Amino acid sequence: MPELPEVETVRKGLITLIGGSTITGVDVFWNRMITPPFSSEKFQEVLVGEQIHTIERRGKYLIFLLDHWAMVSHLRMEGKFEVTPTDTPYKKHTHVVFHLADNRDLRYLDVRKFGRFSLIPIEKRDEFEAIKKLGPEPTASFFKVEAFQDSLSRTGRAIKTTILDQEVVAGVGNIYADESLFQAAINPMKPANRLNQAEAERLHEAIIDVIARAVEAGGSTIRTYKNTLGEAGKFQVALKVYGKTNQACPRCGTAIEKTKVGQRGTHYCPQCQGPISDYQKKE
DNA sequence: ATACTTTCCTGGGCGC
DNA sequence: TGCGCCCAGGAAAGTA
Repeated sequence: MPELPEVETVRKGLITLIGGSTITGVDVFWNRMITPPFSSEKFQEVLVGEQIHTIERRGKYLIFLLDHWAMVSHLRMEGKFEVTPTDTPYKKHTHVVFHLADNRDLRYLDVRKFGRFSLIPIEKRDEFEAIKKLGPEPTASFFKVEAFQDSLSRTGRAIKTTILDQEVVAGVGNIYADESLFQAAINPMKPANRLNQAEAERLHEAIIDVIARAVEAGGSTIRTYKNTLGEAGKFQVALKVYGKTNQACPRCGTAIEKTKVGQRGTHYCPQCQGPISDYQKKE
């Protein structure tokens, strides 16, 4: 699932491949992928002739800056982009195609069809609601420990659920939430408002560190698809708990356990992070 | 207001 | 082999 590091890797790849390109036509094969207020017909119509000047990222959102529009793309679970010559046959699950002026296509593929595209006039790009609500980017310059501690103090939700909340900090998904909590040695089920100051500081530090290292490595590639942008990441080899169920904890050797926290598969070390039984509600 | 539940989707894994 | 069933999960919408 693409989280911030994977989306950032896709962004860099796209800039290199299609920065400066002009869209000559758009095909949408799954209408729900285009969010209101724009219909897929309108979406296809207004993008013709638009040049892709640059591509930015905020949290897990990609923002294509065109002449008159900001096109916002969220890959959700399985979204991918590829750039291919126009005469290449469509792969399965190709749902949106941007034809470019140089006989190439920018194609969007998504097995589960969860990804979304939105348009907003370029002069209103800062008013895009979902992005406006996002918390700080998880880097030292934006993500401040005081504000983080304040967010934690306001909720009794599980700490993992809280750091997955994009309004608390932007860009953390299931993989990096588990990795950050392991690095900070904090139980994923611990209520956010019960973290002490040292724990909050460790977690803040861990999120910044894990995300930065993953960005550096080009993200994590869980499944490999050739010729698809952002799929050559190397961080999966650095993962310590995610997907490591029943394997030895790299710190203490205890078997990594998998449970559910807020409907999400959650991996943790019951020794380093403590048993979840301390926090489980009675059934 | 907050917090929990449901919805969207399909491929893959499982049991029989 | 093949069928039916269930599950994964980010974010938005719905409900208590």
